[in-house]
Amino acid sequence: MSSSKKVLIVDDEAPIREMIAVALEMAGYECVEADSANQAHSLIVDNKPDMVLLDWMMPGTSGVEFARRLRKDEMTADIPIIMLTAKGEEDSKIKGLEAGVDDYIIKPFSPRELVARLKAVLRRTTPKGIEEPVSVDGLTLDPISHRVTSDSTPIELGPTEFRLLQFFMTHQDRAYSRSQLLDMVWGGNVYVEERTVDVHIRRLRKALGERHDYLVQTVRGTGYRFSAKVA
Amino acid sequence: MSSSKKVLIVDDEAPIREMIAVALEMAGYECVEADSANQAHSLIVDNKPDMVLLDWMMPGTSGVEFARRLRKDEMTADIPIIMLTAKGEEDSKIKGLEAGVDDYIIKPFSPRELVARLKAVLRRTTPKGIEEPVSVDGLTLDPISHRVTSDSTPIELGPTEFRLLQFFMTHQDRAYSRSQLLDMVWGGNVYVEERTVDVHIRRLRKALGERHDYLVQTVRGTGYRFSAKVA
DNA sequence: CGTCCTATGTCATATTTGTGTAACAAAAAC
DNA sequence: GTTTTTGTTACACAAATATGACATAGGACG
Repeated sequence: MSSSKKVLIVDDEAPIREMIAVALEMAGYECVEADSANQAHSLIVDNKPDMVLLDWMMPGTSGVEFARRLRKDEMTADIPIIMLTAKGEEDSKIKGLEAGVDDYIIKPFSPRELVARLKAVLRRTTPKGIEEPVSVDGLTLDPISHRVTSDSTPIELGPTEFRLLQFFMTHQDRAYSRSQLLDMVWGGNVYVEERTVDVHIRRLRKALGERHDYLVQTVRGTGYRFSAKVA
Repeated sequence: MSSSKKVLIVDDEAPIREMIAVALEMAGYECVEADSANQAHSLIVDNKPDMVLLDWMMPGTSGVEFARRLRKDEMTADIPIIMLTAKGEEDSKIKGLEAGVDDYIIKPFSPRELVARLKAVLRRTTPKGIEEPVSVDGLTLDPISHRVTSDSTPIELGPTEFRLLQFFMTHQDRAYSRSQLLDMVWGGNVYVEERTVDVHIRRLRKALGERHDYLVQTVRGTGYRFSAKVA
């Protein structure tokens, strides 16, 4: 169900994008398309794709440049990137890898090859950060089973609270403003009152119970922070 | 939050500009208005806005054309642009994004949506300064986690004291008058008594404790100074 | 299709915490 | 010893956050 991965295709030529999109959709992926780096950036912020397919040659901001930019920003740094390069631009391989892309494919390629590589990259990048259980004090969040336990006792969390906690546990000791949290947990361009964050923080704390609610800390005038250190 | 962002509104219809201006000012933005591309251009040069809201349909130079022009000029190339388009001009979306605008909003829109999108765009275009922790003697201030520790022991600080300390630690060995401190820490346009600074200095010293309060030094007849050297 | 849920966002209201000021004490300067 | 300047404290009010209640949207399920 929700396991279908979202792929962003960035290429300035519409027909190529279409071809790729069709191939991927047949393989069970969800596709979003962009024809420029700028548009791609907005779409990444809004849609949070699991993977970016990036054309090496593009008018305006080039693929490599864009890849580098994505890597720099914490928010987009761990989205896997596969670079599409035309034959003969072999050394783009070098630059691409320098920019931190995860794989590159030389055009022309078969849909089959594309899907195979995409799977491979997802397989080796996905387990890295997102699928490992995180644990603090006696609180454990397991992304695989989608479960949270406090000293081995299961905790009931709503979807939003789960994502919030997951984000917090993977970004500890750092103060986030309400709008940053909205970006990271809710996704970009949702228009939701900032105060709504408070309410979900409240729900999360309540669910964590006395044993663990100290982990979610208020930073007056700024926002919230998740930390095992007490003040 | 120190400096409110400046937004230039470009639309040929005054009432619409007004409406937008009101909405944005309520949300804490500063507004400048222009009714044509030409006027807009001078205003951009003079006022250096942080963001341009651009109507797609305008007599004379159209919005897209203007956007393109702005992008070409190195001086104005990285000012974010949000395009306002009327409903039905859906494909202007394409052209707009090609011209390098950062987002587009379809009229009619709610003030709320406008503000939300504006925020989102500013958030993702404003480069976040890399904030390094500062440390003196055994006192450490970490802007990321928004935390202060004295020999690894957390210290409780109110928002103002935090900003004050942050300012001091990044501007050491220099005496500041009370009014300078008000400017730098409180922000330029607030009216508060100068003596208020004394009180916050007091609070800061108290929070720092015996171990570190020597760092905040009184400079008689002048103001205060933060320094590891003793007088 | 309705009905019963759950999850979510928003509001109104409490509660907590921060801030600026004034008044007085203490220290320097003169 | 008087005059400035700074330190300290208490306090009222302002601002930010916490909390509980409510409305609604969408899903599951009959």
